[in-house]
Amino acid sequence: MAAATHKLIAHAGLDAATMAAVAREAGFSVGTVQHYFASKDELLLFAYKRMTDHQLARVARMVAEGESEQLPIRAILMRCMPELWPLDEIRRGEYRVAKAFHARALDVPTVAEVARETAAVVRGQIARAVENGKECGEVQPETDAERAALELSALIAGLSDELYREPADGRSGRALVKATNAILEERLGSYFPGDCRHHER
Amino acid sequence: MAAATHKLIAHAGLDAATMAAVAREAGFSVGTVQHYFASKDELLLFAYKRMTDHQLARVARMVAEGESEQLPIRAILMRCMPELWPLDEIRRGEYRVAKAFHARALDVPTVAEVARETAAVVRGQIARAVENGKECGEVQPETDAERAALELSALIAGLSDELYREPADGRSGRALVKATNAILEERLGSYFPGDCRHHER
DNA sequence: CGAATAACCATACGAACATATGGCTTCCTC
DNA sequence: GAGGAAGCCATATGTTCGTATGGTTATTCG
Repeated sequence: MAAATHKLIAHAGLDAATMAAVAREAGFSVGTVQHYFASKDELLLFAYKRMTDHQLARVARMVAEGESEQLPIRAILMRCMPELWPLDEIRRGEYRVAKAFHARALDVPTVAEVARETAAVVRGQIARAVENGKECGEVQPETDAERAALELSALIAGLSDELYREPADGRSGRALVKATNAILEERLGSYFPGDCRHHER
Repeated sequence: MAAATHKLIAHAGLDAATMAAVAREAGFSVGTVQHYFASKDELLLFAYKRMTDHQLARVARMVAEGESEQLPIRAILMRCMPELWPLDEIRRGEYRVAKAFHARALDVPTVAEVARETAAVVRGQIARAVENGKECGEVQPETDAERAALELSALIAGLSDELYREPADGRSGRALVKATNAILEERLGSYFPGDCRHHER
């Protein structure tokens, strides 16, 4: 049911995710959906939280992969951060769902809490990466990790909007992807100017 | 009527802006609102465009003021860019309206067009500022103005979200405002490292 | 003047939706 | 094997909303 809800919102917006539509999409009756979710709010919140959990899990998996490959932290971040960008149809769908709920979060505190926490996790992970970078010499010791994380997470979110407007399969879309990658590379370079001590030879 | 629509959306979200509520808030009957707007979509689009026009006009006025004061371009940008941040109740209301319409833009092309154009104007103005900065020596000639504008506009938008979550009157809110200003200052400093030639003595 | 145009209103209509109700099956458990 | 919980469904109910309709008053202009 949560998957059906996600699909409907991604395809036609929050208003399209009526109880009847969700039931039909999931192959159940309206009554059955009601059996599992006491209210529509509950259903929507569950579907939203499910999506953010999936996203964070994907990022965590990519971090783990990068660590097992002994990549420098900067390279790991360079891989992970575009994971939240709307570069293919799946992630464009997630972008649409996320934006729909961000609007809903303005009026529904429970949704705002999920959005707030998701953002906090992302920012926290970046901040931790910067701190780790100090220990291994990639980051200068006087860098403010919280501030760096704030700028980097804001940058990702802001660039997402631009990327969504210009689908990545067009000519100008590909140029935009190159530009956003270059920006991210440059900014990571300014926060991670050094080489990892553990990779020295 | 547009003002009433704005007030309702800012205060309680898009769903609260029903024809009846708008009419009541504006002091008219439903029929009169219908007399001026052929459909609800038209009313909403008009109210949205009105808001973005106001915002862009405010920024343009601040740019003109800065120019008449002969400020360096970097200082003008440092003044203008936080104009779009939700730092007081008026701009928090505009933020809420903008976010509501951003979600709507995902499904309504006419709204998407307004959002797209507004973003393009902001990015274009920043790009022009960077180009001007090259001419007067504030910006290094090899800087890519479009890319700089892309990063700066994304940064503003992304930081808006963080600022909204933490109202500026709290203790942590004030700390966040300081942090965002510092980030903006630093980033403008990296794109505008030089002094304006016209201010040399 | 007089007619057309614009401003304005009250109310009716019909569609869409969330939720409530009551009932039917299936499967476990004591 | 009786009882009850869980899974599932069709339909009723009441609300909300956008829009349509028909009308009244004021203003403009030939």
